[in-house]
Amino acid sequence: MMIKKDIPSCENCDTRDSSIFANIPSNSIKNISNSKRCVHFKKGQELFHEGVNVNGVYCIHSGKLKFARIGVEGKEQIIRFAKSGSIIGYRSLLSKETVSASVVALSDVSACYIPKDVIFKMISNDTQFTSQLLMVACHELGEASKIITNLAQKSVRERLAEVLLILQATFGKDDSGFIDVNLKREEIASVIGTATETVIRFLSEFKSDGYIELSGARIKLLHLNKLADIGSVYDY
Amino acid sequence: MMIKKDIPSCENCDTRDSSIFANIPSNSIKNISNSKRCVHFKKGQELFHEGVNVNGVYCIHSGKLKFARIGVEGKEQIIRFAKSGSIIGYRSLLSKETVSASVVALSDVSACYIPKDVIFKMISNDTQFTSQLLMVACHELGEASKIITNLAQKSVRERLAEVLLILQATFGKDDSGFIDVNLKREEIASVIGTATETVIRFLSEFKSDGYIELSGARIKLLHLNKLADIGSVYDY
DNA sequence: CGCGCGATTGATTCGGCTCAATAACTGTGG
DNA sequence: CCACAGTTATTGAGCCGAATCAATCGCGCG
Repeated sequence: MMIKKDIPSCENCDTRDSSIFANIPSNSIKNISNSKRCVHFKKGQELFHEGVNVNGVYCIHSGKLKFARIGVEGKEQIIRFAKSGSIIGYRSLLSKETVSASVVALSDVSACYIPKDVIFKMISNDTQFTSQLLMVACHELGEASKIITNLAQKSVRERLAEVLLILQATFGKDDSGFIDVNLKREEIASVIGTATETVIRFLSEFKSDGYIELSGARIKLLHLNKLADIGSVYDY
Repeated sequence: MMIKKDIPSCENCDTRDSSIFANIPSNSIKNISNSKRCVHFKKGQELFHEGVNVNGVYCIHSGKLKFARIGVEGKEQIIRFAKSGSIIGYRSLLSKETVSASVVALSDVSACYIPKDVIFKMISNDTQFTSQLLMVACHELGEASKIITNLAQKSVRERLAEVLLILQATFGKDDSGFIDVNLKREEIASVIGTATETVIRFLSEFKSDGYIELSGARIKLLHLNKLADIGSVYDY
């Protein structure tokens, strides 16, 4: 991990608006800005490893991340994703539990590390901040219960269609219109809890039906409505 | 819903120690106690219905509850359970979203309703309370990610063994040693995301292997270690 | 240009779902 | 206290979605 490098101070950070620090009084922001440490991760590196204790959180400035747990038989299960503006590690910090999922960079990542004292101090002093945190946590709880329902009830084909939409909604499209994140087929499989070959089979099906386009590992969505239909997605 | 009836004021409530209100200053507690309204629900009644907005939370004094979402094809998915000491409804109140899962009484339930103003006021004023809330929310997030991994990776047989252990850990045993909660086979199936008949088949298997005992709908666990083994449960 | 990982496709197997029929249980009213 | 009706639990048969195993292909990279 290299230290400091072209990440602005929090006051001027353009990811701030989309983060938990959006509506924080400026003196609190300055306080954070002074205590933070900027770090960079290469694709594939871990920000947190499942099972360890954390001593601070990361605020992601740029880059893409996955949260992954190792399940039975050592198989990876991707729980969710994160990108710029996300706060990483607050869950285990606040529940005083060990990290429930490893966090791995899917691309090069720039982030600011904020030590736990600073976070706890803010929780004690800044009601606005704490409410925001609570709101984020509660929102993610709602998302988790959706995921649970989907995993339990939808077929692999439905889940795949849905996850394609989620990935595009989360990471957007690159210049050529492909979903802007680098995931292997195996990783997509581990999001929806299925086998790699099964993902490939349904992707091929979607492709030959004209709903998506494939180019190597990259995926372009051509027919969002149809995919939403297949995935029984009503709310996107 | 009947009003008031033999629920003590919060200061003297014996479920308080196991609740989020455990370490709250006594003036805050009095404040809550004065604003709360005691209500009773019959088995089967709903405390919240999926999709509505909430205007307060329930603190459960006695009884057992399930959180259930309606998934594709109207199939019920049970997300989690709650019992005395649990706070219900805070998630959607705090994330300002609609209720993500209906909450249904599995037995007669006594609870105290606390209007949202009171909660929000406490969040503004009582750091201790807010931290507790955050901690609960973050803990539940961790639980949710475990559930996600299990659903995605474990077989039905493993999940069933595990859920039997979870049910007993959550609700305890009755006088005869049976798990102290009334769940239909169909409901057990909807916890682990499978078909009713499949639950029955594996229960029969566990029974003939001597790991559990069945009496009507009731289940008695005879061999916890063996079940933990089957369910790949390492941490209970 | 060749190496190696990752993507793809085919064949086979199997866990678990569905449908259907029967048995056991629960509560209710006579 | 018993009989009846409506649930809920159980068991069997057959089918289907998806996993596994085994090749092969193709692209990205040194």
